Amino acid sequence: MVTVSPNKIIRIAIADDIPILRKGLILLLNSYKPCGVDIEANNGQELINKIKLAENKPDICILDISMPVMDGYETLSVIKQCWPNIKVVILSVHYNEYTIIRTVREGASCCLPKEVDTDELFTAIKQVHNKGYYHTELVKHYLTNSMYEDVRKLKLNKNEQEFLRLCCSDMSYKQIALQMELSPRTIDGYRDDLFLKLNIKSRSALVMFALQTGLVTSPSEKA
Amino acid sequence: MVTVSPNKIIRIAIADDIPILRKGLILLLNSYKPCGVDIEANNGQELINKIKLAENKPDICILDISMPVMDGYETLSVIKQCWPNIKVVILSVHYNEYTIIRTVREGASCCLPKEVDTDELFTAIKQVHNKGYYHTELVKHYLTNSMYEDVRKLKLNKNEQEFLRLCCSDMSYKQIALQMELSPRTIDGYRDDLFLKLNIKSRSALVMFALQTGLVTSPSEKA
DNA sequence: CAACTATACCGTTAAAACACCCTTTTCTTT
DNA sequence: AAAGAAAAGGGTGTTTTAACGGTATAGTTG
Repeated sequence: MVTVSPNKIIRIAIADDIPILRKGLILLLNSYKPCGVDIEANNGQELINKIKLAENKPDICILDISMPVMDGYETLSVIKQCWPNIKVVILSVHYNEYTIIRTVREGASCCLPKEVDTDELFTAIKQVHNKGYYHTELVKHYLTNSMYEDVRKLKLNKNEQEFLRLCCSDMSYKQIALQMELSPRTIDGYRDDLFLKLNIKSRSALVMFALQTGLVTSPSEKA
Repeated sequence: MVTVSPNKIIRIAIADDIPILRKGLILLLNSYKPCGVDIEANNGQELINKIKLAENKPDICILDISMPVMDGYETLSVIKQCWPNIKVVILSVHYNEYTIIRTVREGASCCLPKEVDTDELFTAIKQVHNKGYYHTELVKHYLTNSMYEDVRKLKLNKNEQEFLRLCCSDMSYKQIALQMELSPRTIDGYRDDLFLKLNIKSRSALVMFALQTGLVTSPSEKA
């Protein structure tokens, strides 16, 4: 257990699949006195492995959302389960109601867009370390005023994820059903459920959602 | 006119709307001996203004694609018109056939994904400065083997851009027609044209295209 | 065991999307 | 002035999507 003192160094771990951003971020944070970056990883899985091996666990993890192997949503979930004391800061291009609500409700201490300026990032890290959280105006807004009532339903199961991925293509629902070896009616049900949960009315909006939340990244390969 | 010598410093200008990436990139490049970053900008318009005022023009501009005010596509076009000797390197998360073909045909010396590692970035910059270009395998592949025959048609006009933007929403084509104050038939034509040009068959794929190329970024505000 | 829940599945109807072939107007180019 | 390209509008028919209101089954849990 670590005693928090104003002059103590804040140990930081970073997971991001963009090396130039990661390297840049490390240089930036190390140049900021109270911070020291101990761990860097290219994706969530790698980060978790490195934390497991680390003698001194980091105080704060900075996570990107869309990463290969294990994305930020899942990584956050694992970290909060294994090491509830480690604070998590989400730093991602994905900055929308879904991402904010899902990550903050899952235990993220802070959710920032990559467009954040360096001063605000420093402020955020300091406040997360001292007070346990840093919420921007948009985060505060969604926390008090979100269309997502049932937060548990924000996590998609395997089939829903696969369906969403295949929606991001030229395939008709019939073709998606064929691909997933399910009845077209079942696919219909997945769609209706998602429309209801996400409060949208068209497949186009579903594609928007999938890409903007980072739940789908690559174009679905036509098998 | 500058004489190229192996030991000369390569003057660099950067336009990217993500400050932490920009700052990081500057630290990285400045730490690499032959490079010096003179100009940084938050978007294309700002970059162009700064180049206009600069006594010594940069050798290389590093451009992001999706930026506010003026995006990378347009910025590239202006730079090559005003200062044909300035080399342009596109460095963006958008790394697909459209982006590659459009930027390289427009005169970009290099097109890299943001996932590039730092060594390859250094190599690319050195080679762009010395040989005038640096093409990755994917860029080479698309240069010899692209589905886009008529490259002039890759630029979308104002109406097509607006149509594409409005496609990224819950609106039906009828509603889009209303919003744009055009006949539904005209909108139908826009769609058919784009389908033909881009070799796709559905609005979902259109939305994918719009977001993955950076031609549309923000969700279209429902007016 | 009964109640609940999640998952897969079904049918009908109306609206939207897509394909295909076509005309008119305007503006540019030769 | 004629030819040609570009932009807007059109008609018609098929396929796909979306909205609505359901059932059946397996697994979980009190």
